[in-house]
Amino acid sequence: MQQGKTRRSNQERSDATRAAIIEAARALFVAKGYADTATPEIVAAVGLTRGALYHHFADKKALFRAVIDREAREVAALIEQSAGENLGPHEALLAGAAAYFDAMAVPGRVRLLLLDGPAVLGVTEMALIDAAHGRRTLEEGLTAAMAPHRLEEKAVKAMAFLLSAAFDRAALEIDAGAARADYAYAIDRLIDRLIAP
Amino acid sequence: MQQGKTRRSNQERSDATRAAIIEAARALFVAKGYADTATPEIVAAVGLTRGALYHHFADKKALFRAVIDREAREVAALIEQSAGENLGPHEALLAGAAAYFDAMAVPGRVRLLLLDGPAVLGVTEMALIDAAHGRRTLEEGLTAAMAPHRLEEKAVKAMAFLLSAAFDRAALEIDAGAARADYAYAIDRLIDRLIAP
DNA sequence: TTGCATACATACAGCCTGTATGTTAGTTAG
DNA sequence: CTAACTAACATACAGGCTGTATGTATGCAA
Repeated sequence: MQQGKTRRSNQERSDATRAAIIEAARALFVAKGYADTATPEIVAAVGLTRGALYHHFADKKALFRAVIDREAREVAALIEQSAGENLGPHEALLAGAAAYFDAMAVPGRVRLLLLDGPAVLGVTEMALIDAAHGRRTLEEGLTAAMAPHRLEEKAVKAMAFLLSAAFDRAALEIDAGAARADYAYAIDRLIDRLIAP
Repeated sequence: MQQGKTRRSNQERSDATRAAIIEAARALFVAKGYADTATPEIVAAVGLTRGALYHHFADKKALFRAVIDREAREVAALIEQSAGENLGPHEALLAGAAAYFDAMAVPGRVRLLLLDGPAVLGVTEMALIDAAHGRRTLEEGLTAAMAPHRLEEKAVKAMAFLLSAAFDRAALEIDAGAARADYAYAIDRLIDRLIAP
């Protein structure tokens, strides 16, 4: 087994370059947006050629999807982690909201998940992506908190959608420079009012 | 003054082709999205060449902006029109919500104003566009309806943002096939709870 | 009617995406 | 241990698109 330079298995190589491409792509997508980021730029940042990119990803959109998917997964992980302590339904919702804002404070996330994502992949696919990951948490939380209201399931579901839209808008505004405290307060008040008896 | 064919002033010609280009562009942007719509397609639909397009618009994005601007103006007009009757603050909000859903039911509007618009022009510019037109109505309505709550102005403003986000999400879901009744109910309930004493 | 500006058309340069085809290194069968 | 195969890339190429530069004809103004 010769060594010296870099003796790696194919699997390791593959994983490493895939990750490197995704990483570089994320940075550029964040800085310039999906449309204005060219594949030559991406691979140049990694020190590869476009051949490598198109070997690992079907096309530019597939690469974007990989970036989005990783991002959504991380957000979901942070939120679920916050729900770790067993709190009452109300406190759980508030904690989830705070965790969401924390997660979305990571630079670039707002643009990726709330702007370019829906436009490039479509709402349907984006809904699938974060339905699989994040939104179930909110829906379950709201269902628990609103149980006393005895609403139809689909009504609660709709309310959860609307609430998550409010979360997203708040994240967007905070990202655009608004004070987090203002929106955190508004969100908390919104939740309070929604689940109050 | 010879006639027969088409004797038009330069101004008329200009306005007509501008409108025709915007119209054709709108149809294609709706059908295929901004990125997947090529300028050759657009002008072909009108029976012109790209020279005409680039004579009237600085670039493709400027044409898109013109489309968006017209669309936003129409939505705002419909909403303000609905606020015509002098109702109480609560009823005015509900009427405004219904008018918004009506306005956004026009095919393509959701995609233009809520998906491609923010992604292509950026949130900042989109915010300017419909702050100039539509959102002031909602903000004033909510301010009036929540006056008894004696909130700070910035808190009300934040709530208005969140509420408009809920409107947008509802329009998105309805556009994607959800039942309007479900979301109309959820929105009404949301408004009720927000402004209830 | 002479001259300039406006409304377009045509032509061109550069870039980008996706695919097809090479080349090298790793993996596996005998 | 080596021959055959496959995976990981690099190189080369074909279309298509954007934006600009330039040409032409028509309206307009002096």
